Amino acid sequence: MTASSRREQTKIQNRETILAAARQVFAQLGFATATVRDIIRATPLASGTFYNYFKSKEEVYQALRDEVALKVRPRLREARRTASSRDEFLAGSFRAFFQFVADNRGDVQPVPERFRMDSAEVLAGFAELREDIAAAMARGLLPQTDVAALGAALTGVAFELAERIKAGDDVEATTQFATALFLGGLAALPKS
Amino acid sequence: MTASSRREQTKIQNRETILAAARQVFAQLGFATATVRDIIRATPLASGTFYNYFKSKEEVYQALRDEVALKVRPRLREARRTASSRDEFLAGSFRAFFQFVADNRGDVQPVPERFRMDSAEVLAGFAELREDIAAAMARGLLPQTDVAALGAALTGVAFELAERIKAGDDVEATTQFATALFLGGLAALPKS
Amino acid sequence: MTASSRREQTKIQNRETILAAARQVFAQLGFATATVRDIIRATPLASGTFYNYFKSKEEVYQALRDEVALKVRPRLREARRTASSRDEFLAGSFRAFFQFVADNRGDVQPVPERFRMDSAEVLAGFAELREDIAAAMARGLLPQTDVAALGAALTGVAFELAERIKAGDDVEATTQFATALFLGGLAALPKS
Amino acid sequence: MTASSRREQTKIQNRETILAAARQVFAQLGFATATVRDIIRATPLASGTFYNYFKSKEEVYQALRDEVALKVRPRLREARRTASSRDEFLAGSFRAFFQFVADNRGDVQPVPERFRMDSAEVLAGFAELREDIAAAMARGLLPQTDVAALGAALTGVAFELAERIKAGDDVEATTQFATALFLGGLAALPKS
DNA sequence: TATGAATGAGGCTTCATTCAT
DNA sequence: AATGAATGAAGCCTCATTCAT
Repeated sequence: MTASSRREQTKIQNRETILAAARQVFAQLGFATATVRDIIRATPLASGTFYNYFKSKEEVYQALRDEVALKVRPRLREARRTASSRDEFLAGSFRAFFQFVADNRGDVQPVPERFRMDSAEVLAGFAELREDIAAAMARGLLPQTDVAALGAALTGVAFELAERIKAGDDVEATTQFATALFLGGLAALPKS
Repeated sequence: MTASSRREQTKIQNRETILAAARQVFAQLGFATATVRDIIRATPLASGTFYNYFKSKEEVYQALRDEVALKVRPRLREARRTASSRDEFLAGSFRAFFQFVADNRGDVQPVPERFRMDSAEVLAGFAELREDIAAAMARGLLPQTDVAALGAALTGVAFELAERIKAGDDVEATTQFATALFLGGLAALPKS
Repeated sequence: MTASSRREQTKIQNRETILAAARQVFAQLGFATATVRDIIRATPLASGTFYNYFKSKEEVYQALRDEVALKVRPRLREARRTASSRDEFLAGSFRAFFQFVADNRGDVQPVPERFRMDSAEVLAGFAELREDIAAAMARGLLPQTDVAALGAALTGVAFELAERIKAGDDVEATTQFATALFLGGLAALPKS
Repeated sequence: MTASSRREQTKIQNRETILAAARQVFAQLGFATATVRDIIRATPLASGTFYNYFKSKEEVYQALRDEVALKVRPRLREARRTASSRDEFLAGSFRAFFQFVADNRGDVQPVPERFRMDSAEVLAGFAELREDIAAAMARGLLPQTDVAALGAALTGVAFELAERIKAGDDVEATTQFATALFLGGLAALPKS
């Protein structure tokens, strides 16, 4: 390993250290209450070092959201694009999402506060969902209806049920519930 | 008007002044960014006066949430309890909720941040929903299924579509969409 | 009882109420920490009412000191003036002082802070002591020496031993100790 | 001088700057009236800097008391331990104390308020006094009597006469007075 | 006289950020 | 690049006091 790559390593590691600390701090204090100081204190690093990596609390928060978005988005895309039936489309993407949430239950927020600041990556995720819905409609997998409304409905159900997953609900049962709801519901929608 | 009632009036008015200012400030800056000072500054009152009414930014926020919850909850209850069919149950409560959101479009947050801190009144609203769902199941209006999951699904769809209402969507069309989705979806749910 | 005298009564009573509250508050919080608000809160009275009786925390504190000074001073004077021997002069006044302290042990300060702001009445007490010492020297009860220094020595011993009385020491034994110390000490002082 | 020691130097200097300012402010305003702001204002430092060194007004006050205690205690110990006679024990320690007070007359409080908050170091000083008294009794330098009471009496006389030293009294004359008082007094104490 | 809400000065403290080392 | 003390703006909040009722 060269000197320069070792330095690169340290940089990557410091960034990770900060992100890990931030994850923990936001979970414990909530976004509104947490401060940059809190994050630094949860780190072996010096305060000045923080600013070599992030400009503010907001930026770390967004990096955290992006990290999540970038991890879960490909799985959701994959599930939606490879689906060959309406059932697969729905069940596949709900399952992928709920499974991801279940796998990260460790990060559970002790703060009963829900804060969401949609970063570019997250917004891109919603855009992808709408794209995939439109594509699925074109493929005949989904009925022709208001894409944005359907996207919102899927998102709302997914996020609210995700809260229940965090609280301990079963991934498979929840997937079945959500899938059945939309399978029946989509069939009943008026043609748009 | 008696002396005592004049004072009472002032107190009620001051409280309202602060709440109105807070509503505006939270909308403009978001909860995380807003400070007590910002709220006071949006008021003709002295800084100390704020603390005669609320202990903190959190407390005003909760009062605001409670105010909303107390206004909308009776309408939702009414709609759910007087429903004599599944269609009425769903359409009635979606319409009541979306209409309320539309009527208060002025308060919309220009901040692309979604912050939610559930106060007692809000949590009570969710509890009421689950109660009414269970009662409707007993009356045969809704199929026997997981009450909490159904409550979460309804909530998720309602809140996400409400965002679209805020953005200008039509109340009636959105109500029809959500209602159709759940009418079809509920019929398809496996018996639990 | 006439209306006017009834009003007088209330005034006296309110003053006492405030003083009693102040005594307790100073004991619990110390002078530096205690605030006028704290005193008012320990009272059934309204904040404005306080200012009908005292101008500030300092003024209440002085009133409290004065109250004590006015109670103990006559006893000390009496003991010193009626003494017909050196022994009586010393033992009489030490005993009077220690007994007073013991009788008021209930007011003990949980604050291990000693704050003293000598009010006019208190300073007058020290002046009286010096007067009485000078008079006793004239009567031959005390040896000719530096009046101020002797006053200071008596005061110092009295106050420090008073702390021990508050902590539970016996009045009579302490009186014997202090008296013996000064009886012997005075005899040994060089003539001034 | 290394980089690290330069920083260390600044830190030590800042601490001294704050302590000096506090000494002056307490002398001018008294402990009760002085505020942290007053101390900061008497300094070229920024407000936040104060908090890098002390948590509160109380903490600076204690540091000040400790500083004094740590300076005077060794001198008193030395005087008491090396004494080979009762006279030396008394005169030596009174002189050391009064001399110290005289040397620091500049710090005198113009406030006629006496505030005392015994820090650990100060309490340790009193404990040392009692230790040394007991040891002197064992060596036969002092008569067997109540150690705590004798300690209190010595302390009381020393502190009250110190006030007179601050006001300008002569160190040697005051030492002679106090010493004579105790030499005579101790001889007269009943054996305990 | 008593009341108690309103006032706003001002104390306390933390914070994000800089910058010399 | 890392450090961590210094900075001072600015938030938080309490306080003494006033004054309309």
